[in-house]
Amino acid sequence: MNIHDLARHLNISIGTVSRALNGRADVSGETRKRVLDAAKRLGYSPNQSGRSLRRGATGMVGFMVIANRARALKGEAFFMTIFDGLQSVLAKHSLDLVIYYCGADQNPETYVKRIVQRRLVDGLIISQTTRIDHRIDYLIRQDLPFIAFGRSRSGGEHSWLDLDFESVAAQSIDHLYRNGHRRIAVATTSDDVNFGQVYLEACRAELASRDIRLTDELIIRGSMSEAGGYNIAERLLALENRPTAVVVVENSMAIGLYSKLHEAGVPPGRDIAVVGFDRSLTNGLFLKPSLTQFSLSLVDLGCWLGEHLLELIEAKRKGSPIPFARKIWPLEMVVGGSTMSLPASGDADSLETSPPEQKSHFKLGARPTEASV
Amino acid sequence: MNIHDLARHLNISIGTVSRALNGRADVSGETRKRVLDAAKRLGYSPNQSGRSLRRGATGMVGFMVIANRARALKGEAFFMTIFDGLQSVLAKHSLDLVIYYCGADQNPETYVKRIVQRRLVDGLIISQTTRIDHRIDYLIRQDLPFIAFGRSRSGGEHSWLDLDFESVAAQSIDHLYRNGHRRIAVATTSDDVNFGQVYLEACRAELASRDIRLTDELIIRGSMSEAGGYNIAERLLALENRPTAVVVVENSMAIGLYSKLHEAGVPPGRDIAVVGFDRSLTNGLFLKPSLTQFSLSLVDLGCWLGEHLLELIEAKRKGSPIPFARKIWPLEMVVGGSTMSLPASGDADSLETSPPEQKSHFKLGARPTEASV
DNA sequence: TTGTACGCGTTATCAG
DNA sequence: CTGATAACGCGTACAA
Repeated sequence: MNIHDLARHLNISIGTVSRALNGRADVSGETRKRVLDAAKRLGYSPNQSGRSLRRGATGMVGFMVIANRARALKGEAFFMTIFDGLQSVLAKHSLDLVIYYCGADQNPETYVKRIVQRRLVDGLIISQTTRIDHRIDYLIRQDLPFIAFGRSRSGGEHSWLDLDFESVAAQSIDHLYRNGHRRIAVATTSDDVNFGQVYLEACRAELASRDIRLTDELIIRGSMSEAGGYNIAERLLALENRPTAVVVVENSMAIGLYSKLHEAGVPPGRDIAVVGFDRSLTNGLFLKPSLTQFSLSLVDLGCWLGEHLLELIEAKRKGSPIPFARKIWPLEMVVGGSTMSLPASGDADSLETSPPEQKSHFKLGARPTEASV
Repeated sequence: MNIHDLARHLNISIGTVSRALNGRADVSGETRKRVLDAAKRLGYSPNQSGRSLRRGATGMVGFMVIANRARALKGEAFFMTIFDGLQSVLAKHSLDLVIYYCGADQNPETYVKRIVQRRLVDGLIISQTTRIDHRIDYLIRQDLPFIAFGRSRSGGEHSWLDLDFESVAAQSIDHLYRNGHRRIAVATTSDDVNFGQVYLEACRAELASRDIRLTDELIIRGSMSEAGGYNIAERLLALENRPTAVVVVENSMAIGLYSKLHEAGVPPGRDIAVVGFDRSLTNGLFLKPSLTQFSLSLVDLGCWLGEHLLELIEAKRKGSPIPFARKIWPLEMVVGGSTMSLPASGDADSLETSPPEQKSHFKLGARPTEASV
């Protein structure tokens, strides 16, 4: 079933069929109706290859995901929620979202080159950026509209979006500092993905601004998983001068951390304060004690990606200057029981603030309900 | 940069370029080398639309994922691991994997029709099947090779793969029964996705074979999330005659369940036994107490999908009869602390087995290590 | 071994 | 308003 069959069936020319189907003005109302009816009845839709070839555009937007990199963002609850926002924006402009999955045995740079050179998409979003990401260097030299989800040191002028790790670090450290914590460990990822490093440096800076030096022994790396968190806790507990608090870059790691701390008789929230991160994969509100964590709107984030990518595509189409954008996405702290305790030792020498229970400037985790998630 | 440009650059015809690039025999070694070198140097790869149009095949395999349906399988750790296996098999045959994301505001049936009619892929895998799934009815009438990941009542002869819910139910109920549990609740999903129902019925049958009737009050439904599990626990605790054990169809629900049980002073593993499900999203090994759960090889599952889809595609190409397949995927129980306790009441009247500590026919969860995950 | 020419299915141009 | 026809980029049958 192609356009010729449909035209023959209706005893009109393929040109008219095409015009009717594509909503062009110069076709009579009656003819249009006949064509549309017949198309629906016979289950015809245009062959995408033919259409793309002729139009020079595929009507598709790609989102590239890499296997095994940053399992951090390992929830579909993460990416899928973003896809939802993204897709809803693209759909309004008749663009389809397709996800390109770069397998563990494939080279991300080679992969992205093929996507570009084969002209598979009209726009592309790449995720899980590394500090030096050759995909970005390559894409900048092409004329394909793209957005990097994640900062990178690579490339020059290009559009990117990233989570506000600096704000997360600031809110976390501030919260812990006000509660009297002075010896704070940072649990981050051993992956080469950029955000682990960004987060670590943000924490270091926040601590430094309070005259606390983040020593190497307090930087503990592990894989983005429960097992990684468990392993981190083991090394944390082995330290001679044990920290009174730890910030963790991903919530599933917090589960493993909790596990080991409970086993060791050093319960989180009592003997050691714990701050988590994004709740989209594991909602730390349901851990015991509930995990202080951050929330963000991933749907809105997806919408932003869609809207900006549309701008880029539109600008390219019209030949106008490219409206590059850089966006830092906000996250809001939700305080849980894991940071309610004060440090046990005399560390809290300069405790100048009120006890945490009275801190109303933080959003407290509400009682869990079905509707709240 | 298209094939004409490349041919002109080399002072040869496009036909020769095409043959060289596609590894045909009838081209001299020297010419082939020149073409391949130039293609690499100039960054040329064939336009996919032109190639697809000419070949009548896209070289792509689609995997359709639906938003908000069965958040059960909500881990990338779930789908992504499958993609890994699938992609590795497809790559050997020069097929690309693309994921089609059907948004929450899109109709899955309409979505799949477009994929088919526009000839976007040479083969398709659909996931998250419902009991009555019109996608299957539709696909059976088309000539596109496809596999349904998930059983369904829809359609006639077609290939599908599903997890062995019957075996999970059998292992779970058997384990609990041997430990003396007689009053067992089933926590399943309120989604319309098929497996919640399949799992429930499998549990019902297993209980029935032991002369236990699964009453309605012991069937508790909730959303596939921590909040859903929390909610289920609330209703569980409100029952007059409280069950001594509960089986849960998804692990993140177990987190919420644990949370409420701890709050209520009815700790899991002591006052109530809990059995989880697949560990790919949340590894219950790191909960306290560790969750009795099931493991399976999702990479192998993905490989099976790839291999069978290749068979289907190949059969279609050769015009040979379609080698439909039905596959039930095995899961293996890993016993954790959540089912170590015996029921407190006199319920265990007919306890005829040895205490659980001595049951060596079950695989016990090993000490958590980084390597073990 | 290589070059030429056709057609895959579609949309756009242009003449009627 | 409609029909005929060219062109998009490629692969391949056939001729050289």
